[in-house]
Parts: sequence; structure tokens; C-alpha cells
Amino acid sequence: MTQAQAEDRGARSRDAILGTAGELMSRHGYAATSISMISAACGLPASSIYWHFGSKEGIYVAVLERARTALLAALPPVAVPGADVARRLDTFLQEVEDAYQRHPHGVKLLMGLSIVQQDASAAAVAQFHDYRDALVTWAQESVSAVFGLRDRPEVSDELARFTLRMASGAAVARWFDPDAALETGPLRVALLALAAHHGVPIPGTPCQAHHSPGATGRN
Amino acid sequence: MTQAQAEDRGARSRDAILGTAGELMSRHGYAATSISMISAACGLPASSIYWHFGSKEGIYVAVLERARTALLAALPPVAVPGADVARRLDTFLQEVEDAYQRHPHGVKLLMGLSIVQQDASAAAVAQFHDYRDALVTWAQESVSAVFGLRDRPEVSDELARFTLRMASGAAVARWFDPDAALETGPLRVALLALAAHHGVPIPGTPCQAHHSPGATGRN
DNA sequence: GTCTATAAATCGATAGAC
DNA sequence: GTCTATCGATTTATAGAC
Repeated sequence: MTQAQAEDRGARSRDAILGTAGELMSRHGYAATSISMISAACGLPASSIYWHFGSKEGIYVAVLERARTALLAALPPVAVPGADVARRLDTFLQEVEDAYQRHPHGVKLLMGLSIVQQDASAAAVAQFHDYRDALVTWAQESVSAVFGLRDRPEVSDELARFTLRMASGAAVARWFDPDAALETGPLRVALLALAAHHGVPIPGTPCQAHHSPGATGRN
Repeated sequence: MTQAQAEDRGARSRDAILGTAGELMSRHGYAATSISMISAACGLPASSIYWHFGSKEGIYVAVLERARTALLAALPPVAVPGADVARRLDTFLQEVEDAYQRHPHGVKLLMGLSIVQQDASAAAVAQFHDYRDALVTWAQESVSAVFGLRDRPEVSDELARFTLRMASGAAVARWFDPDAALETGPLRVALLALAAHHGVPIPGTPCQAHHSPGATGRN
């Protein structure tokens, strides 16, 4: 059927535009990414891009929406299985690190752009905040499940904020060095210490990571 | 003297341009900040801006250099006084938080721009990396002094990286919420735990922040 | 050093044939 | 849905009077 072929071609073009636009915007930022750059990179003329998305902000909104759903799908589910806290934390951090590795344009898209000021459309601002809110909510529910903090929301909020800021900082580091990792090792130690500091019981770890002087360390 | 007056006026104009350009670039990013915006904001015509800095990249280089020297001047000196580790850490974190509060455009300038790609001049790339290298060096030397890690550079590197990433993450959070703080409290707990995890002796803290169940926490 | 005026290129966006 | 061609605005940068 001719119409079905046309629709399929349209959908493929839309995806191609979205992919290259996301790539370029996450690397150069929103303002520095021009329509002609996107057009040259994906092969389609500028008018086709405008037919699909209407405006440059329309492209940004669609790119951000796709990045959000893709990232949330890559992140581990909230309910992490595991017997004790330490084991749940390990699998949780492992999956977060995987998502971090496989999803290079996470925070970059949120920052490198900064339409977020004055002359941004309501749809763009909304999409911008949706992205952030989704991450915050996911982090809070995840650490709450890992550490069993249903009845202590302030603690899970602090641990979630801590985790997200560490991930954001790693994303910033990746700005300079593309190979910068998330370093879940130190993050694990820090989260356990923070939980213990707030009196969260952690079975099997009487005093977090204790040190027998001269026997620990890696020197 | 007429020549001295002219020189003084020139220096004042240069400073005004640099100030407004830094403000605008840290808020909108490099690409989204136009010469006409700077001109309108500081009152001087575009040609004066070009007379002082030659090009848009020239403005960026100068803005970044000024931001770097200002931030390094605001950061606490490497040699932190104090009797024990805990006390040195407290004063250190307090001064870092002060610098963070008083210096709103720290990381933003490094990110919101992203000339850092392909078509950036060598001077811009060099200034960009100088800024980052200065921060990394300062952090390493500072935590080394605070925790007494002269003979364990791997540990001081990890603690420094951890601290910088936390600060970067807080800067990202400030992108969304201008009131976002650095939260040195959790950072303090985390750094002490990391040091203890690597076998760094911390006098007066046998087991970092230990918890007597039900007696600690803030609930 | 500062100004007005403007060149040359590129930007976002649109018209209309196919 | 995709293409060529183009409009109008804005951008970086410069020329030259003062």
C-alpha cells in the first residue's frame, strides 16, 4: 500500500531527525545547534524538519521527551530484589552504572541548552522539568526501596539527592574526559555511611566499613 | 593627564564588558549570548567590545580567565590550620561552601558554552582546561593537607575527585533551583567514611560516625 | 577609545512545485 | 512527505569619522 509506505518513510525520517538532533544538541548545546547542521547531518532538507516538528523548540521538546523515556527505561526498576541492604545496594549501583555508561546524553541535554530562560515556550519548560522530576522521583523511590526507608522520607530524600548529584558531577567530568566513570565504589561507601549516620540499621555491617589499622587500604 | 584618564576609562569599560559578558554567558551559555546582548547590557557599542577583545571567543577567554582567578582567590588556601583531621575538615568544608555561595558562576561557565568542540581556538581550549586543572590541583592538595595524605596520592586523588563531583553536581542542581546548597553535612560524613575505608587514621573517631540504634538520627 | 554605519554570512522559518 | 528556493531578521565582524 502506497500510503503505508509513505507513513513508514515519514516515521523513519522523524526518527532520523530526532536521533541526529539529540546527538548534536547534547554535544554543542541547544543554541549552538542550527537547523542546517541537523539537516546536513541527517540528509533531509530543512523544510522536512520543519514539517515534522514545526520549530526549533519543537525539535528540542521531542528530543528531550525521547531522552527521558529512554533513560527511565534504562534505569533499574524501583523494586530492587535482594536479601539484605548491602546486596540490594550492590545490584542497584551496578545497574545505575550500566545506565550511565549506555546513556551518554543524560544530563548534558538538560544543561547544554538552557532555553530554560526567559524566552522559552511553556512546552519546552514543562518538558525540561518533567525530565528532572522523573529522575528525582526515581532516585527517591529507589533508595527508599534499597535501604528500607518507607517511614523516613527525609533520609531517603537526602540519599537520593546525594546519589543524583554524584551522577551529575560524573556527567560534568565526562564533559572533559569522555572516559570518566561514575565510580560506584566510593559512592557505595558514602551511601552506607550516610545511612548509618542517620541510624538506619544495616544488618551484617555493625560499623559500616571499619578499619583494622594497617591491614586495610591498598598501599 | 588626559592619557591617564583615557586609559582609566578604557580599563573601566573593559571591566564592565567582562562583567556583563560573564553574567550573560553563565546564564544563557556561550552560543546563546550575542555581542548585541552584551552591548545592550553594558551600554557600550559592539565595536568597542571588538576593540577590547577582538572576537567573541576572545571575550570568552577573558571571561573564563577572570572567573578562574576569582574562584581560586575565593577558595580556601591549601594549608588548612587545625589540630586534628575533623577540625581541619570542618573549616575546609565551611570555606568551600562560602566560596560556592559567593561564586555563582563556577561550573556553569565551563559547561553552558561548549565551544570545547571542533571549531574552538587553541586559546579557548587552553583556557578551558586551565580552569579545570586549577580546580583539580587545588582539590587534591587541599584534601591531602586536611587528611594528611602526602604519602598516599591515590587516596587523596579519590577524595578530591569525590569532592569536586559533589560540587559539580550541586552546581547542576542550582541550574534548576537557584537556592540549591552544597550540603557539606553529608559530604563531611562521606569523606570521613571514605578516608576510614582506605585505612586513613582519624584520631578521636574510632569508627567514623557510629550509631547507637534508636539514639541517633533526626526523627 | 568610543561612536555610527554597514558588510557578509548565517540563522530560523516559509512558499510552492512535485 | 520531500524537495528547491528564498524571505526577513539577526549574527559576527569591520570601516572610518571623531
